[in-house]
Amino acid sequence: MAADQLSVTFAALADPTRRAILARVAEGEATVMELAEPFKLKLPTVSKHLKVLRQAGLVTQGRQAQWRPCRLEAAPLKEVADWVEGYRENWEERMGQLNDYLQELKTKEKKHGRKK
Amino acid sequence: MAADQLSVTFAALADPTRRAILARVAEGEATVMELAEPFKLKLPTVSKHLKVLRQAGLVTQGRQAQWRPCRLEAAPLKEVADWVEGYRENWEERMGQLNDYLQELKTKEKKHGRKK
DNA sequence: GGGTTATTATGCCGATTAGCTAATTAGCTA
DNA sequence: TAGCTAATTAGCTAATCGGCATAATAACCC
Repeated sequence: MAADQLSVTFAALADPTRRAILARVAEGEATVMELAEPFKLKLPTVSKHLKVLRQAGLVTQGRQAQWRPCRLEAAPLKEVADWVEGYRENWEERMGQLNDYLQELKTKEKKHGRKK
Repeated sequence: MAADQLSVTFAALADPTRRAILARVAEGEATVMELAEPFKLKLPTVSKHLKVLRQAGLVTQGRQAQWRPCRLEAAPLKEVADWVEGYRENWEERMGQLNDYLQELKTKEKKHGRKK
């Protein structure tokens, strides 16, 4: 896999389990066990997912006795947001065209209705 | 890889070559040859990248004689934007904290300066 | 039809990934 | 100290990925 930050972040996000973990962690710190609970996955598997997220800088883990609570680090998500923002005009143009089309349809329909 | 749209999109974006292709295509249609030109990659390799982008719905390819011009389809990017938007408050909170901290530093510095 | 050009398909390679089990580390507690 | 709990590491398998070279397909031109 490519080493640049954005690639690592996207790769980390390209897994529904990891996105679910992020969503859970966004609500507050959680231990690995708590994170594993909603999934049918074994602890080591979740631990591996966390490692991926950690390497992408999306979570950090602290230490409290034998627990390692996970915390969300949203900075890489800002990078993603900034990147995708560069394409906003592209999809808005499309949506605009769609709206224009719908508008056109509506106008035609009105005319049709009048005729009736 | 997971089959859901968002995962496929993120996976497609997790490669700098593919993101560069997207950036190029965003400026207007381009043939596979034109897309391959900036890279040191062979044509079949680029074609494979395009297949990934196509499967993610990020580009479509038309037909003009023996060329298959690529066009950007930004809809999946909107999905990404919507997804990441759900975390905006998370990083803004952080930025806010950072600003508060910097503010605090500045204040302290001022006090220090006064003493001098 | 035959030759040229653009593109995709196929198959190979080394590296990586997601899942598992078993073993190991780290810290608490009796 | 031993034993318990939480979490990670090590090692395995099957599947996937990104690169390549070669071969097949598709459309043009003569």
